[in-house]
Amino acid sequence: MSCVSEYVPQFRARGFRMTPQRMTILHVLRHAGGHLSPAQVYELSRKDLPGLTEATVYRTLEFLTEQGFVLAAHMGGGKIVYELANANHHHLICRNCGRSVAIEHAPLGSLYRQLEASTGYKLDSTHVTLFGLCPDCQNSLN
Amino acid sequence: MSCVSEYVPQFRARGFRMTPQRMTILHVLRHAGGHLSPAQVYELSRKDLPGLTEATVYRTLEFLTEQGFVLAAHMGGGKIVYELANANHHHLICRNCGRSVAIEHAPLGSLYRQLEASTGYKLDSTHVTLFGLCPDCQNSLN
DNA sequence: TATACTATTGCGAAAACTTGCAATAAGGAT
DNA sequence: ATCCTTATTGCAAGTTTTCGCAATAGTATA
Repeated sequence: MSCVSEYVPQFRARGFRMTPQRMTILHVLRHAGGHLSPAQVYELSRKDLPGLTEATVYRTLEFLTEQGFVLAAHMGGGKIVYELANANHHHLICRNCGRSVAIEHAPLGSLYRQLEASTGYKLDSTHVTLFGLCPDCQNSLN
Repeated sequence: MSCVSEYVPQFRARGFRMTPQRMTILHVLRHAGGHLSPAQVYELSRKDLPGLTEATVYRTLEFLTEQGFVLAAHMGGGKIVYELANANHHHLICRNCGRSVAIEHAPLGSLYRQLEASTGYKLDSTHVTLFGLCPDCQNSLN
């Protein structure tokens, strides 16, 4: 669990607190090594922290997402999954089988700069999810 | 309402049916000229079709999205809004005030080609939502 | 170390969304 | 025009997600 103590100063610096609930959820996300649904986060976190509430899981995931520590990826059908924001990377998800590959941020860089220039918006380098068909599914769907 | 009859042959060609519910919802989306939440779609559609059910609204929006007639844009916090997929365009949404600007697909073209080449995925040219801060909010947030 | 401030949690209720199933009705075939 | 097939709907129950509020517990300060 101490492996998530790196977040403590980051929280404090922004006026937020580190709590057992947040530690546990961060810990679960770190060791899952991939996307987790809110229900999965709840299940896994409960093992470490039995008193944990679903409401807190939802609130914590939203909090961590807002603060940029966690990425929310929107799968089809309104389903949302979460994962640790270790790096500046994005995802390409197969809309048929759900398999995903990571995309580096670099290729998006020039697009971002171009859009910032033309719109005046300052873009977050947050997570972007693109959808498509993976090579296997392109074949199997003839 | 006849302004959505263009969809009839497209539905039939894929083995789906045109129903009053789908017509009404498409009609509402067309004349809204922007994002609508499921609740808003329900409210507005109900005026034309009093018997309409919320369940049907959700199912229809998901159906239309899957079929590519409607775009689902994911706002912050798991909120999803829908709009007619008139064109191949994307959105840049201000994470502070929610204001959005449209982005042409063109600037994404080279990125798409590059990713298709490197990943083997065939990308959908579906809707992408990027987040950032609009010029006004950049100032107001000092 | 004790105190005060307030961010965060748990609880319970509400709202939003989904699902199974029987009844309905779109649209191709006769 | 009528019949048949089955996609689609409404209903009602189930599940998931949100919200208000009082109680709890981090953490800065003395």
